[in-house]
Amino acid sequence: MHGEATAGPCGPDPARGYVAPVRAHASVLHLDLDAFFAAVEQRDKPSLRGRPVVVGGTGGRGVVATASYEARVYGVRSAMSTREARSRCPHAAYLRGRFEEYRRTSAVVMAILREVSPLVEPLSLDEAFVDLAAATVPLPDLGPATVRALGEDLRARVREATGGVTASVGIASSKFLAKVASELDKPDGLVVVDPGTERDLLRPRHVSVIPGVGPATVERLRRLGVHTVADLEGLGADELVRELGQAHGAGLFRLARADDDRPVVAERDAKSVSVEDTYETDLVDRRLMEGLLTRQAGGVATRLRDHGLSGRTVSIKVRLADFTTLSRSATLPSPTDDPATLARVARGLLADLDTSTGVRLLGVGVSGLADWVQEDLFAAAGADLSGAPGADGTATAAEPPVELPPPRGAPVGWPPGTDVVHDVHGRGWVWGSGRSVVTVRFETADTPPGPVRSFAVDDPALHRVEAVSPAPATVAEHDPSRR
DNA sequence: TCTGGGGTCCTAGGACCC
DNA sequence: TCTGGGGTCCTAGGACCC
Repeated sequence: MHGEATAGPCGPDPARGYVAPVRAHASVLHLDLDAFFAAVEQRDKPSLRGRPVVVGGTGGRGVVATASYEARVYGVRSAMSTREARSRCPHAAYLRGRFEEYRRTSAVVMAILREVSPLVEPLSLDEAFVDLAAATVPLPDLGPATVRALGEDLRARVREATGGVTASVGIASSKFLAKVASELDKPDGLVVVDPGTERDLLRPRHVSVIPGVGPATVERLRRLGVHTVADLEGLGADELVRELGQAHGAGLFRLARADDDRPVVAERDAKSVSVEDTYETDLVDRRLMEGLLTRQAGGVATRLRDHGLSGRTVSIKVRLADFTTLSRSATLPSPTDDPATLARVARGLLADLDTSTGVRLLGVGVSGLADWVQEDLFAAAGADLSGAPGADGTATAAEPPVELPPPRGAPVGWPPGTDVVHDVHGRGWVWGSGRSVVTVRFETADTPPGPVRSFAVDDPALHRVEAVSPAPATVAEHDPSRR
């Protein structure tokens, strides 16, 4: 078993992954956009600039996806519950997020990176590795001064092209060190790790700098008296494997020594597609759950089809009221992208589970993906999935007439033609569109619909009101800082 | 009303095959 | 005469990442 990432079954292949020995030069660049979602919001809505902004779930069970640096001052962090964030920073703007816009801005950044090198490995919308050893225009050398200049140039181009979103960059002789380096001078910083100094950089730091070392591993290592990377170096490979398992243990042994030759790999294929939702109140009605799974299956099918994919293994995820999480899956004889088939299997899998204590989350996923779609005989036949576990016959061809709640984020229930807004504490709508006054009605999670209020456009209270529909242009119109 | 949503990778056990 | 292995596929759960 080779536990390290590989270039794929075909071995070294410049198009998919450049396999280098442990590098003598700092030729791996890691770029991380600073507080990305919040930064995009501040870019597009000048009234938010310099103010705390929190992007994430705004409902009672929401969590923070990104907090602007102004919000971090108050202790707001990613993954914190929004409830907690509100108590720490009540005056922040709480926004649900505009992922279409984040994707668009991310694509601009990734395109810039690909001008530098074809070997760009995005990790998420806001992060990527770039292999400078495979640069399109070969660098005169890969010395620290040269790569630093390239990194600074890249940061400037990203800021320019995104309308002011800043990036932090780390450059080092491996992915691991490049990523560590990009964290060192955040935000808006650049750190080059001189080859030969990697281990000195790591030794004094907490083990949690190592990717893959989360709360559970930190706790296990703590019991072994290991806190820093230097401590970790004291453990033998066999001891680590015994404590943490083969892959994780062997991987940590190497990373503790800055031994990381994982290649930068462009274009990794997706392995699964899923949709899941947490509900504001726990579900107890099985028919409602089936209806929600059916709708989620439709969402999965749409995304499969959008990408020309199909999959064989259908999974559901059920989180009970006490947060225990169950999963069930069934593998079909052939891949499908058919929403009715996915829904039928998903509902059948739910039938096996006891949900009497209430369900806070439901999800549907598909894995075992193929980039082709087989003519779906099962879907054509309508019902028979003989042999497929989890497919049960109780779901009739006619969908149960269950009334579903509106999809997450849908501006349902607002008078037609109004501009729906989100405010920090809930929802409201704006119907005045004049430049000097807007009229806002608030409906919050905690209170019934509030009174109608009119605001002068430059009223500071308006920074709480963020249009999510219909279009960003409308936002500018309501933006109090633009008159 | 503590604890999202999208993923990835790993482990362990059982079935099944040679 | 029990007591093999190796390999693959599948399932459920868990850790982790952004």
